Amino acid sequence: MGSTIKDVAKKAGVSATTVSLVFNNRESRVSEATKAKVMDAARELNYYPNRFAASLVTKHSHIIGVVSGSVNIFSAQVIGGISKQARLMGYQVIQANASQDDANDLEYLKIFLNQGIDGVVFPHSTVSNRQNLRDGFQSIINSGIPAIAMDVEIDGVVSCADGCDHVYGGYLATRHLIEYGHRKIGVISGPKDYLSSAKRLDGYCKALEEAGIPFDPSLVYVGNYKLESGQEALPYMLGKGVTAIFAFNDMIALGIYKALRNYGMSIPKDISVIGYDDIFISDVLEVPLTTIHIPIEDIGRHAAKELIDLIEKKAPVELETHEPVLMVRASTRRL
Amino acid sequence: MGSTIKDVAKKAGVSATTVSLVFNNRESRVSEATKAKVMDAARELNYYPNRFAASLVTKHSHIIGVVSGSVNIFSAQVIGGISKQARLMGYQVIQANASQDDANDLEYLKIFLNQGIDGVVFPHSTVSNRQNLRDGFQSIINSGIPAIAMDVEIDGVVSCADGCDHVYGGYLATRHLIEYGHRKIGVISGPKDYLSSAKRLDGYCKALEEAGIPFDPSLVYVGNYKLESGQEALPYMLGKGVTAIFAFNDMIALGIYKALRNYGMSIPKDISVIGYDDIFISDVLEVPLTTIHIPIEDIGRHAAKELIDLIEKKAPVELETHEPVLMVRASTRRL
DNA sequence: GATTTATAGTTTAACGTTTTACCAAACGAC
DNA sequence: GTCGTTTGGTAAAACGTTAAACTATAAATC
Repeated sequence: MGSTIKDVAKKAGVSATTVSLVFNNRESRVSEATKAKVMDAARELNYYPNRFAASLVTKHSHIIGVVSGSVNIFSAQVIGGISKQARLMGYQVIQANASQDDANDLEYLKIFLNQGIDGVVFPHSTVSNRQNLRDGFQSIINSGIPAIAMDVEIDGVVSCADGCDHVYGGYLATRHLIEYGHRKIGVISGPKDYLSSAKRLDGYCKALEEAGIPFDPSLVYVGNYKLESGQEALPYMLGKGVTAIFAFNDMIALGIYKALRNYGMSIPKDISVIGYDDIFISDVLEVPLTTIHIPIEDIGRHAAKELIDLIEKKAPVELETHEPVLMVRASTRRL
Repeated sequence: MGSTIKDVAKKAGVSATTVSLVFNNRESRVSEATKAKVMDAARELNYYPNRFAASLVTKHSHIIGVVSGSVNIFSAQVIGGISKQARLMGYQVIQANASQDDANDLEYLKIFLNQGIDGVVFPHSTVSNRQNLRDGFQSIINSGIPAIAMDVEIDGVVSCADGCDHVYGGYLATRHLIEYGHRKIGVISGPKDYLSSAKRLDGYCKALEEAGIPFDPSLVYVGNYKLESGQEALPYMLGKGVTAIFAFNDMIALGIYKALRNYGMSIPKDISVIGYDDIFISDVLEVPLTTIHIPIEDIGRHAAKELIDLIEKKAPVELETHEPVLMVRASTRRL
């Protein structure tokens, strides 16, 4: 049904190449006059370039892949940001939901790639969780296709998109608790190899040091950024006698909320809780969650930009990193 | 880097056509022996068919588009289901995030389509919300590309994927409240033109009738399935003196939770609330939300299947519809 | 005014598939 | 032993772009 480049060429009285030139903004090669003629003809014929034909020769699809592990509120927002930025730069996003269940992900990934994806981004949590995905990631890098992993550094090969100052975020949260008089502050972190976790922990230590409180490693419980982490860690924390808990993300904090009900304890009377991320849920709770707000969508945009720059071999412009901000709500109290 | 069909053909000692035949499962045309030879050669050369070349001639991309309006927990899950089913059937999903802000969506959609998408699904809430998206939807249908709208019926042209018996769901919720002794039951619905809303309301009426309670239209507040609906509707409901509220989705219920705090009232002591959908949040709340559980992901799968059947002109097999189930938690109480 | 150099185009050959039509051999049927 | 028919396979022409190399003017340089 669609008209072809030749139709436009004929109508405009020029060659197909010229039309192509116009549509690819190689305007230096074509005069304003002919450009106008071409555009008019194209509009009249309702012409849009056929991506398949173009891709066939350029070997660029202008499609990037996002390999998502499990979908949650946070990652959904990140992916939203990726999409937006990609679209802005003329790319589409294909999302490969790595299935939770089976082991044929690797094969799937291969096919996925051989469909002509220009690059891949592995959002938070995709890579670290599962060995076969990690393998898949390695094989992608080996195959030479541009790839970005978020929040995890792999072999130093891949730049790690982030764009948010999590050291500062961790510092903010901890300082807040200290200001409220807490000195025994538990931490429930994400996996150790997550940069976000490592950074937040740095910030935590920094705030402690500033206040002259010695760092006690036994107060750090390594979780996995999921609700269950909070539930599991709570008994341990209570055993340690902490008066406040810094959950490294809001999901963990929710887990604490949930688990705490079983102990007949309440927030913030019996224990203060601060989260991280500020997923929308935070202020819907009966006891609105004090947390660190970060621009989740921007983190996705950041990653997309970095990847596309990589694809197009542009010098990756140093992007500004965003400042986290403390949202004091009701889940923390003065001692 | 990639090897071509000709490489494989040469290695296997057959023609390119034969290789193509093998890879497209037109096995009737090729003997088992040659098929094996071809597969071996392909494996050795690590051959994958070039999708662009194929699409160029077949005019099928095996990509479907999902035009998402705003992303929320519910729609994220639906889209997850769409992706899974699509993948199962050999399709990839491209997600077009219609921007919340500007009016150039239509133009974007056009480009999006002219990239060779095989079909489009408009998930819940995409179409109804915004006029220009609705226009875009119309223009897509006019252009003859297979399209499915979820939850909204447009001109009867598009089949409306759903796969869930919402009349029954509405009935279940209402009956539960009636059994608990409530007779003055408020409803906060979604937009009027959503089938899901209409059906749930049918179920509501049915349960009322069964119990001999007259239907009072003034007890129905038309919302928009968002948190704000719940907040806005609460004063109205309180004014009406209802003892229970049936929120047509969990987000609305959350809005009630939030708003109720300002009145110093508590759930379920002062008012019973039942939701719908059972998004994961329901049991994280301090007062776990009684709600109607539905298989959200399956709804997405359902839609994808319907669309792909449409694309491939298969007779759309009548899919089983799923039964909603009542989850009694803590937000409703006996009067 | 001859020579270089921009400027604005064009011609032609890929790119890697699928599809249409055609063919040869083998096989029965009569 | 000639005539359909099935079986397994091939050659060649699309599909709609872009890229490389080339050309014909016009302008600039000396």
